[in-house]
Amino acid sequence: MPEGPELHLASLFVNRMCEGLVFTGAVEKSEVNKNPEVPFCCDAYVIKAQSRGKEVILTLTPFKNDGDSKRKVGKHQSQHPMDVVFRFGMSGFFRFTSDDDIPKHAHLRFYTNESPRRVLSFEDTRRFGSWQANGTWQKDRGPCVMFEYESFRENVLSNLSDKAFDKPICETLLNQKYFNGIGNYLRAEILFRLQIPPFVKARTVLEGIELKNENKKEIKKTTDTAGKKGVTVETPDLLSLCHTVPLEVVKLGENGYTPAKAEYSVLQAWMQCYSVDGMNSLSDHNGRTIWFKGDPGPMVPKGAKSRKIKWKIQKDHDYTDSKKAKKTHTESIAIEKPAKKKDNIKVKKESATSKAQGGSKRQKKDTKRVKTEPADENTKSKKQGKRSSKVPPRTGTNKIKGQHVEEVIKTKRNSVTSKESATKAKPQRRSSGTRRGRSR
DNA sequence: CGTCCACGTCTAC
DNA sequence: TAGACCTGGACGG
Repeated sequence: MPEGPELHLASLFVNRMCEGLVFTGAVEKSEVNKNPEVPFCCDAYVIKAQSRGKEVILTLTPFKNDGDSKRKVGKHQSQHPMDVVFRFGMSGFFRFTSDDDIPKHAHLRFYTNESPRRVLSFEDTRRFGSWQANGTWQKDRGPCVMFEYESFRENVLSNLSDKAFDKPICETLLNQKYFNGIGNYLRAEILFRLQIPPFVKARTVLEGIELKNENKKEIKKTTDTAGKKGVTVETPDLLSLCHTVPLEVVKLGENGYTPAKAEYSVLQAWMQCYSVDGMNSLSDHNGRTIWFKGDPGPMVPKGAKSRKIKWKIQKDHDYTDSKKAKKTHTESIAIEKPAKKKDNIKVKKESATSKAQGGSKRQKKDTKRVKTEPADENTKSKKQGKRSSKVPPRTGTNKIKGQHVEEVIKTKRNSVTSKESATKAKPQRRSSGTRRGRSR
């Protein structure tokens, strides 16, 4: 889940879980992970987190016992605070567990000084994540779209001559030099809100914004604590949505959505476009799937189209009937030269007429298979067998659909159980989103 | 069992 | 602009 909102939620999680706790000893790294060791060791230290775009910094600060300076300065005791910067890759997140419950892919671990000690772990299944001790916010990453909005906006609008804006808007949105925090699902959701074709040149889209906003005020934060209908906001532009849309996800988190707890279903229920049945999708020039509705725009990668809308129905909690025969749906969408100007473009989904011409171009995959496998050693003797991918039948509450979601979210705003439950979220795909435009 | 796909960078022809 | 880097879930045969 790691896009800007998840990174921020991760920092909130760390601060909440570690508040008042004292950590001790060395920071442990798993053997398999190739990231550098974190040379920090201290009898007593505290942990604080902060985020910026798609990075999180953990600050480890030696804790001095007030009153008498009882703390003996050990051999290699760290005396000064250390910042460790994290990037989450495709699967990183923080988790706080008991010592006996350290997850399989916990690659960096911080231990509390409690009796049965507990552990803050950086978990990262795919190991694309990275960290750097004594690190700083990565140079070349722009201001955070969520919490440095003014400078983010300035950074984009004052650099439109950069060739980064020669690309299709959907690709430029992933450029962290200008859109620090935006990732694959956010770009789809943002463009969808304004119905901007993903393959329109970025500069074209942004130049318009610059003009329109010359004298306008920014969008007011919707600070709706009671869901008022106030919302008297002028039409948001693309840059303001790069700010507000991620903040909507942060809000989901404040109301219960916890990336680390696999409550991905809440996020999925929020998504209006990304991976949603009925939407179109194509591979961009970098091989990343862009989801959108309607016209793809003129700069579509030639040759390869790509489509494939598949949706899985939740397996568990079924209605026993086996009529859910329709499992996967794959439809081809022929991109018929959108260069036709506006001609017709009926939106409402292409009719998948003839198949795409030739184009058997093998799409770039995630890589080849290299037969090697160090396999994460289970640091520490792990007893627990697998949790079985079985998902407890659930008491039907997990419907999550339409406004029911609103209730679920509101309802579970209370505690956040420190124990990490082992139940995995069931994969699920909305069968039909029939509820659009329920804006707040 | 094999193929495809995944919320992201990195760096090397 | 291709790979590389990884694990694992869904799906197809």
